[in-house]
Amino acid sequence: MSKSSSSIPLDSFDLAILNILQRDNSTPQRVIGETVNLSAPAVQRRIRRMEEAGVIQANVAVIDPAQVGQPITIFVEVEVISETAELIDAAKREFASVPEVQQCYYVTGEADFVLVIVVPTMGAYEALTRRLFFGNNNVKRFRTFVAMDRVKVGLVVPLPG
Amino acid sequence: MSKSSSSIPLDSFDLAILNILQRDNSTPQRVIGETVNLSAPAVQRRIRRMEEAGVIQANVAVIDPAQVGQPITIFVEVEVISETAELIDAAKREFASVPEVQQCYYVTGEADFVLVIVVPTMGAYEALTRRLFFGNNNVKRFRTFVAMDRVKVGLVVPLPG
DNA sequence: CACTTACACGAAAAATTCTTGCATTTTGCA
DNA sequence: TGCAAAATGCAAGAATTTTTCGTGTAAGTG
Repeated sequence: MSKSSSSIPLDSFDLAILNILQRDNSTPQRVIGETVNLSAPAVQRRIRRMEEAGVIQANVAVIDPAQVGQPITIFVEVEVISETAELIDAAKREFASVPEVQQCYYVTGEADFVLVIVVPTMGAYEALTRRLFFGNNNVKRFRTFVAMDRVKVGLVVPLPG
Repeated sequence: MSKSSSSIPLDSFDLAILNILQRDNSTPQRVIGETVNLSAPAVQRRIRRMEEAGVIQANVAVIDPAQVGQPITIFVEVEVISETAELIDAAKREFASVPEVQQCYYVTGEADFVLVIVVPTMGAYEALTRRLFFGNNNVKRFRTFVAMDRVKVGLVVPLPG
């Protein structure tokens, strides 16, 4: 499917195409072509090239969590005790492997990890904290922020144009 | 295109379809059908129904920020001074309107907002803080976490099955 | 300057996928 | 049990995606 390979040069056509696709990738290539002034095959070739280069990492449907029984989104800042490479890597793997952990970032600052967690109930979150934080003796402490409003959600990257 | 309307009942077919689409929405309906044991038209009708109901909120391409010149991801916790409805709404609108603000959540806890910001340089972030936080006299303080590793990124919602 | 190579393009054809119409089956409920 | 509503599969039709092919342009070379 997708490749990770080397970075490729992108011109303004590519950026215009990306800007459309990152908002709606069901847009027909013909329509994209009309918008950016290229033929559909040209658009298609550029898309495939960007997919192979990993510029386009995935094509996904965005689901409303509330409508599938997962109405609670929570942010967690995690601070660890020891920051050895091994322990950090272990933590990364563990966090990444948990389905409820929708996003995980290793960060600088007053915390070491920031997690975005999606759960059906606060009870589920409490159980998760027991397993993930209290059950990990490299976790010094964690701070919880419960989302009351998902004001803006997405993965749109700001692009010139 | 998409509707927001009322929530609809989802059976295990729907969930199985969603589980495929939220990982790869370029999967042909025929393949989805073979996987979940339905005909392609049946799959198609279910998808359209879920799109109209807003269960599927969008279909998007995920772009690697680093390859389009936006290599820096930053988390910001924002604490406001006054939490009146008007000021909160104003803040929501302002944050949401900024392209560099990829995600914005209004939260409970030690902060009021959590932002995910994508920028090309630290200079750009600094300029943004000046505009968004120092330039807003309802912002009491903000805390910055710079991502060193995007361990897990996505919008995948944990689904039964 | 002539020549060649590499590369991207558009047009058209081919292949695949998506969409719709329709008869049938299943589901929910009285 | 029987009926009405809803969902299904099949097959045809429409649209999109993908490939093929010939052309044009730009870079590099003798």
